[in-house]
Amino acid sequence: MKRNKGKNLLTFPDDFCLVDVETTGIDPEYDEIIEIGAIRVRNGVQRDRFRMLVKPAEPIDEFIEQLTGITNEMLAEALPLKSVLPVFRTFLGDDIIVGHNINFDINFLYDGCIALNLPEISNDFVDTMRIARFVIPELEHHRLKDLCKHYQVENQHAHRAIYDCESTFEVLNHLKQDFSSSVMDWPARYKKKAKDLQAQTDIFDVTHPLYGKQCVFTGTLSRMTRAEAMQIVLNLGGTNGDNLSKKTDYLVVGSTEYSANVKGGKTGKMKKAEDYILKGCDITILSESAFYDMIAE
DNA sequence: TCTCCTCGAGATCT
DNA sequence: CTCGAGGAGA
Repeated sequence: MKRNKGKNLLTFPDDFCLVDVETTGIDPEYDEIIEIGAIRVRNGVQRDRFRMLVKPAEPIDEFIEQLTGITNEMLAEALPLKSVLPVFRTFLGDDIIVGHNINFDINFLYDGCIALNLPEISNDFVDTMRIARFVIPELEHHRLKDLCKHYQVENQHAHRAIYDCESTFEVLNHLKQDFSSSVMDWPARYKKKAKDLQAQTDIFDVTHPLYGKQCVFTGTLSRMTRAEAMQIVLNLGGTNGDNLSKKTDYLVVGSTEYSANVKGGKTGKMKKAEDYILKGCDITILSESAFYDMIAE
């Protein structure tokens, strides 16, 4: 049976819920949840937490006891999943879910919700492992413990759900910092297209040089992502195009150093712009810094 | 240039 | 699961 899960996002959300589950093994088909931990975050700040042990149908084996520090003795007093999961499902709501290799956890929770007739978990989610592979590709491994070591995040109680949530939160903040302070950007296929964005205001300065003008970007910007730049243009009353056309007013040229196909040369959009200009179209090619000057005020 | 495929390789979760 | 490579077809 196919799971109808939410989208796997490549973003750093401000509001989300960190989630981690401990289980009796790695197969959702045969293994059971023994602990759920979650931390609700609002505007980047921890607000609420959920942590409950779950009594499984079968006793857990010694390996899992060793790994997690959760013992059969502790679980003897715990409530079964049918009592715990409804509470967790309410706690989670429709938050974006954040976790490390979070598909693992979602699969267990998703199946549990279906079995117990709870609202399906179709929440969008953010996987810190996937993000880490982009942000720090030089690391040989991207397990949670490797990331904790890399960022010097303490995880004394690794493999207890709530503490793994804590570590993941710290790691996420470091990844966000590294990502935004570098010149890298998500792979092209995840970049926002012009049509995916809209202005966040309806008050515009009609005298602004970008007002009513169409901008197209080429290359990698150093100070912001392309989506952020497009957003600024929209908020100034301008429009964006994914590709160059006769209606384009400005072509903003970022660095081509990191794009494998052109490597310092002219991009297709640049050649096309020069072509149009020769044919008499009124297109202005802007350097990255000229663009920043333009949006500065 | 762009999008949509298929394929195999490799990694992580308990 | 996700990624990159490589091909097909605009």
